Amino acid sequence: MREDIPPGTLDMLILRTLARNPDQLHGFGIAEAIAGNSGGVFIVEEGSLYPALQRMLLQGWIVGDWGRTADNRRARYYRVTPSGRRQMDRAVRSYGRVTRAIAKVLNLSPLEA
Amino acid sequence: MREDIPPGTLDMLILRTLARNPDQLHGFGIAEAIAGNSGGVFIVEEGSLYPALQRMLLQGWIVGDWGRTADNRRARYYRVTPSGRRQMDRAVRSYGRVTRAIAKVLNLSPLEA
DNA sequence: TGTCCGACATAGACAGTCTATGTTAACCCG
DNA sequence: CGGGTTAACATAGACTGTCTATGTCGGACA
Repeated sequence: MREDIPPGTLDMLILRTLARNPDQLHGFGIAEAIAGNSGGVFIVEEGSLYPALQRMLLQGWIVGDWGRTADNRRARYYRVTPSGRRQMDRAVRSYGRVTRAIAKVLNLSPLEA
Repeated sequence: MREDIPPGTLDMLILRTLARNPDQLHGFGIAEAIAGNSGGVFIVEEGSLYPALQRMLLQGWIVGDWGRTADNRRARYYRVTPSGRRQMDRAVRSYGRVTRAIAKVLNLSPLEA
C-alpha cells in the first residue's frame, strides 16, 4: 500500500540512495530506486523530486553533471559531496532519535511497531 | 536532544497518550505526558496542541468535558471515542508501513535505525 | 511527419508544526 | 487587599515540504 513520504525525510532518502549507487543515478533513476527499495510504498512525485534536488544543489550536498542515458537521452547525474555525506549522517541520527521517541510514546512492542 | 514532532504524527501521539491514561488528562496534561514519555525529545508547543485537539474534536475522535484540576483551575478533560480508537489503529499501522519502508531505503540494520 | 515517452522543471494548493501573542482566573505573598 | 505569577486554553501568521497539475524539450520509432 502506498504512503506519502513524510515531510522532511525526502532529502535523507535521496542522499542515502545516491550513496548506495555512486555515479550511476540521474533524477528519474533516483525516483525509481526509492520506489523499488521501499517495496513500492513510496512513489516520489516529480514535483517533490526536482525541488528537493535543487535545494540540495544549493546547499552543496550534491553535485550534478549532464550526461546521456543508455538510450541517448539527456539527463543529470548526481553524486554526494563530503558535506552531503555529513548531512546524511546527521539526518539519519536525528531520524533515529525521532522514531525511538515516537516508539516510547506509543509504547508498543517492537513487533507491533 | 530535542526534536520537532514530524508533521502528521501529533494526532497519533495524542490519541495513544489518551488511550494510555483514560479519563485523566486535560490539554496541558497531554503535553506533559508526551514530553515525559518521549524522554524530553518532544516538546508539544501549545500552538500545535490546541489546533490538533480542535481538529480531533471536529473529526469526532475525542470528546472533551470541562472540569477542575487538583488546584481548582478550569480545564478540559479528553477521552477517545470508538471512532478515535479506530483512527489510532489506522495511524499506527500506517506509521509502521512508513518506517519500515524508510528503513529499507536507508538499508540500515535495525540497531542502526 | 507525427506520436509517444523519458527526463527535467515550475507554479500553486495544501497540511501541519512552530513562534508569538493574547485572555482568563486562581493562587501566593507582602 | 492588591499585584505578580502561573496554569490552562486559544488564535494568528510564518514557514517548510510534499503533492497535483501543467509545461517543455528532444530522441525514438512507426
